[in-house]
Amino acid sequence: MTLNVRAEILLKTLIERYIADGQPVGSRTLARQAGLELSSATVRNVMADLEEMGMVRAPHTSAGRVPTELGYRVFVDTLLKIKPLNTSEVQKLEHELLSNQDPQQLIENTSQLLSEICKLTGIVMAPRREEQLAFRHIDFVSLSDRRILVILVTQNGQVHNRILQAEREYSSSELTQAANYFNETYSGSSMTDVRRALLHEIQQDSEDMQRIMKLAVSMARAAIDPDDETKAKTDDLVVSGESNLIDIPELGDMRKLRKLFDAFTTKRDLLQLLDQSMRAGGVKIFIGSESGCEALADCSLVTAPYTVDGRIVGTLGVIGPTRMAYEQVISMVDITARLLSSALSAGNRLESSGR
Amino acid sequence: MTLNVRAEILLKTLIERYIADGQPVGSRTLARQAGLELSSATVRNVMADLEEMGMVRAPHTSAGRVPTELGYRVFVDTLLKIKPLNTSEVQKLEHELLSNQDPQQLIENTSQLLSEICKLTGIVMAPRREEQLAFRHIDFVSLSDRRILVILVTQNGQVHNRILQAEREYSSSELTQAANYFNETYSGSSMTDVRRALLHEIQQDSEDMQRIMKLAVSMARAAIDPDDETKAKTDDLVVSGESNLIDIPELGDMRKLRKLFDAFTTKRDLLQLLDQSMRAGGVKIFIGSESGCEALADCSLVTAPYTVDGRIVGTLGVIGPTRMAYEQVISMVDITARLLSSALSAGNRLESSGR
DNA sequence: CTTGGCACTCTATCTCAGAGAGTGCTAAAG
DNA sequence: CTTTAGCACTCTCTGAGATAGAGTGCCAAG
Repeated sequence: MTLNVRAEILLKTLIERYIADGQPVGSRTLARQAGLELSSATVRNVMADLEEMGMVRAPHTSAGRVPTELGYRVFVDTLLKIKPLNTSEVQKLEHELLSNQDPQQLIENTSQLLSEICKLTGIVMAPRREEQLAFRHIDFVSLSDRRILVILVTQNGQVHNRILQAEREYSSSELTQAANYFNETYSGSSMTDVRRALLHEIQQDSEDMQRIMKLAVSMARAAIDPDDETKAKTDDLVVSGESNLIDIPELGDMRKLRKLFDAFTTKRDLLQLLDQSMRAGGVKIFIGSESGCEALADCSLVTAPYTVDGRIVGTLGVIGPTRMAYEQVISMVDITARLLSSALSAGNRLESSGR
Repeated sequence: MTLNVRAEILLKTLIERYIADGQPVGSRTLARQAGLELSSATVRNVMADLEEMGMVRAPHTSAGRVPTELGYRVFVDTLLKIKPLNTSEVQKLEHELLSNQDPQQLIENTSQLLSEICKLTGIVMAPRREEQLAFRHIDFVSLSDRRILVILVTQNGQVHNRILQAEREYSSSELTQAANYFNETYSGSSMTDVRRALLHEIQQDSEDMQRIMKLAVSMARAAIDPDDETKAKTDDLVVSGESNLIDIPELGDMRKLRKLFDAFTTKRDLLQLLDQSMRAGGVKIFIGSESGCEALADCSLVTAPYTVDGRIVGTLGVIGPTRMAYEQVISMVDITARLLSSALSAGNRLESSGR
């Protein structure tokens, strides 16, 4: 299944042409376009070979050829040359992402920028593995009755809040005192350490304090543990620019479109995919059924992990039709992941890393 | 333009039939369906009258009649009898909405429930006019450099947070001290009072404190003033179940669908509409072009304001095709608004109010 | 191995005719 | 004056050819 040079050039030309205008490409067009001095008949012979190898197929006898998933695969793996992004767009990106903003806002902006520039759907998975993130600040606010609002801030400035039902009412001074104690004692420690220390303290402290400790522990778990709360699960993924997919002719089928949008709402499958692509460093591409997700049948997903202080903490990417402009999208995703990494890391230094 | 009883019955029957199956209704069908002992010829005469009055129209010469916007208007204003909701659905609603949750979460759940039960798109505008809401708690957390995270909790438990750039670095004890002072002094006062008091204090306090005060003031404005921040504007509206609109045949046109989804993303027009319907108490219905919003051309919007402790603070509603099951949707929106009101009000008592 | 030529296939589009649905009008009946 | 039956008319929808166009596969010659 190795291709000779000519077949490669023709496949590449065919895919580029098909990506550009969405029409099956005939031998005549291809012969002219490819820049090789070949007749259409010769091209037809090559196409027959490519078809046998499963790289292209003909929608019907008298149509031209379109790439198959395998064809795209070969294209992105070996034929495609990354197109550097338009400089002004890079600058826009830098400007938008490297300005001061809180992490949640930053994640949302990133997703939106991805979608706007690619004219597709952008997705960003919020940082995971915050277990290892340091605790910075906690606060308890008494609401009505026994409801206590717990606000927890992690090292990167992300704010989590949740309401807990207490067993008795607490005065605000009690709560303030507890919060101050926490902040003085544990600020800067890692979440896991805080949790461990709390569990230890519970066993020897006064009864009143115990209760608050317990609250804090359960709060810490709720805010941090991704498996503990559905809220955390779905809030972890930001999807933007869904409507960009409506125009796309391949998805013109309402059923497909519906499935896709439902997947955006559910988020479960997407999160799983992104989680999966988090392990591999660098840009990763799922073409059509490769994603294993039915809703993404005619779509491709281009992802890249991003880091905080060198450690991979999340993934971002772009979803579009299988027939998408991979060259631009890949570099877009790549650069965005890097910019987001430096925006999230202390000091805003731009990291360099291979794709 | 007054209708006699027979015309009313026929119009009502026609619209109900059309809502049910989306096909133009012919005189034969209508004569049988209406329960009046009339021939199709008589019905045809009435239809000609209704057409002249602009209540119905025929897509073409030999099709039946479909309602016009005016027809729908008359229908919802005078002909429709509200259908009480399925009891089990009401219970589900009550159960979901009256359980303890923080306001933001509650708003999102409400929107989702609206969309799920109506199988349309649910929208909820987050509480406005929080100027009048009492201040409950503030907190300052120092992030890197001079960035200070300000967390502000309003009386209803809503958490706002924002990052501010300070002129110098503050130690955490300074910040804690400032926060404690704030919370002790102002907790329970109205936002406007807090702001006023702060402005006053600034003029006599020490210089260090001044700076923090200023921060707090600007924070308070940023978190509260709806015109001050774009974030506040767009975060104010929660839209759910957009994908329910994909299946709807009237919106099968990709252009229309695209416009609609873009409107959901932009939110501006929707917010304006909801704001407008906030003034009128009770359920309000915008049919087709009545909304004045191009994207909603073939849609209707059913809204109802909700209250906190008796004061109207926001609006919620449902967006669907003009041909929607108004009876169910109206009562759904009505009951949801009431349930949300009591869920947001202290003590969770169910209020009664006319529609 | 490449190329020109040719028969063949499949789609897309147009037209045409017939069936079906529903109307408007008229004239007669209540 | 209202209602009804009857009838001609209009419009859409569907399926059947017919035709043009695009592109292929294969063969035989270069």
